[in-house]
Amino acid sequence: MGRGKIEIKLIENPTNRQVTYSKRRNGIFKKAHELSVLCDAKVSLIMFSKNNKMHEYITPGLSTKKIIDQYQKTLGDIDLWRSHYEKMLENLKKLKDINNKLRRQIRHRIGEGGLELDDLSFQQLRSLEEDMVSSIAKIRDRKFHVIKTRTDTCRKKVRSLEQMNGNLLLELEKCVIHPQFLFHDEGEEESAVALANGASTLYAFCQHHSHMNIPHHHGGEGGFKDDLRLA
Amino acid sequence: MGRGKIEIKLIENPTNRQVTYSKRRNGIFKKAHELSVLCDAKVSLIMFSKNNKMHEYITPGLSTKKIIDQYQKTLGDIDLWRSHYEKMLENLKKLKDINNKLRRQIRHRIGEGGLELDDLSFQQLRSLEEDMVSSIAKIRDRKFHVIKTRTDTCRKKVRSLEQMNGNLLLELEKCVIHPQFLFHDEGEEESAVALANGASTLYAFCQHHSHMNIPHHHGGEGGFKDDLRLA
DNA sequence: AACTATTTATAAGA
DNA sequence: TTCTTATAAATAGTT
Repeated sequence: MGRGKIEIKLIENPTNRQVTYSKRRNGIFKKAHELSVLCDAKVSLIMFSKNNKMHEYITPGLSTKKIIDQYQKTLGDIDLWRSHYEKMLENLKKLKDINNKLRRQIRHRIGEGGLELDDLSFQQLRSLEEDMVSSIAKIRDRKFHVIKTRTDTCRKKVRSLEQMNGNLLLELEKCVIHPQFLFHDEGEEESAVALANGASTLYAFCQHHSHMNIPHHHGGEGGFKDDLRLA
Repeated sequence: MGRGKIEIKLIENPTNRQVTYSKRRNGIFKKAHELSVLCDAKVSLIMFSKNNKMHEYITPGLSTKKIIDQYQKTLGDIDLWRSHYEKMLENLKKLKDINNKLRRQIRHRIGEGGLELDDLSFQQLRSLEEDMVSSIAKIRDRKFHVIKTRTDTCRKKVRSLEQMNGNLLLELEKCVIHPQFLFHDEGEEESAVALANGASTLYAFCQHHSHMNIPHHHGGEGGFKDDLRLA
């Protein structure tokens, strides 16, 4: 902005340079001040000319020392935050590594694709096989234990139901052979109601267990497998 | 500089203020950079917006720390220079005070104007008078000493001149009565030249002393008095 | 330091 | 935030 356009590069002529320095210095100081006022900003502007003459602008009501203090505090805070951030990045990397190792192990055990097993030596494969065999043994043990427990529980239920059934049949026979005893007195009436309630309670019990205690295998395990592959 | 002219005062609308802050901040940074390049200046520009967001510009190749160090060194130097300057000012003040006291003393002793003596009590005036009387006595002693010395010197000179005169007269008589002795030999010739030289030397000696040893009282002392009053 | 033809910055609007 | 554009402001070259 002037009579001619100038390139932004060192002005070789020292006189010209000094004149331009003075003019532009004033320009910048003016703009710094305007910014201070217009936007209520804190501005510190320090400059040294080529011959080390110092000039400074500072927002009125402040001292350069205050600005410098705030500057250093801000930098300190940034450093603290950065070091915290960097620690988190490190942790993240470690966790990812562990994750990858775990995923590979799982793929090996699944025996998924030839590609996954190609990394392993014969020895590794043998030891993997052994591991898996002993794992399978453990799993079978557990399976038999679960089945046994469930079977026992079931047997107990059957036995108790058979007994209840027997009782009900006995009561029923009494009613058919001696109908005159029906609604004999208040005591008998209450007894009948009690039996009816017992039956419905038993039914509800069975419904409840069929819903909650029999595992559903297709949904949950499939989802888990997918998660591992995508993580 | 824009679609309209704006007053340089706080922009109340926060959005507007923020926009202006951004735009002008960039403007100043650009100008700071241009100054760095055009004039090979070292520039540090730190600013905090109203909500304490920090932004800084620093001449490429420098660090803000370096600029701050140079700034503080420069300030330190200024402080050193200032303390030196302030010591000089103090000295100057002391000397002026002493000067004033001396000038007053001198005025009292001169007895200049009724105004100057009005500050003094009767006792002070009596003691001043005594001082001056004893000073006058000393001055008189000195004066008599000087006069005596000068008189003695003068007498010696007169005696020596009278003797010389006598000698010259004797020589002259010899010439007039026995002209045949004139230029008798080389020895006599040299002697005459020696006598002539002696006379001119004496003349020069008297001239010299009349210029240097007789004080001129109107110029020098008057000048001194004036200086004291004006200082 | 003052002047002024130009360039540059930017306020307002989108 | 970014772009546009009319206008204000800065300044390069000159006196």
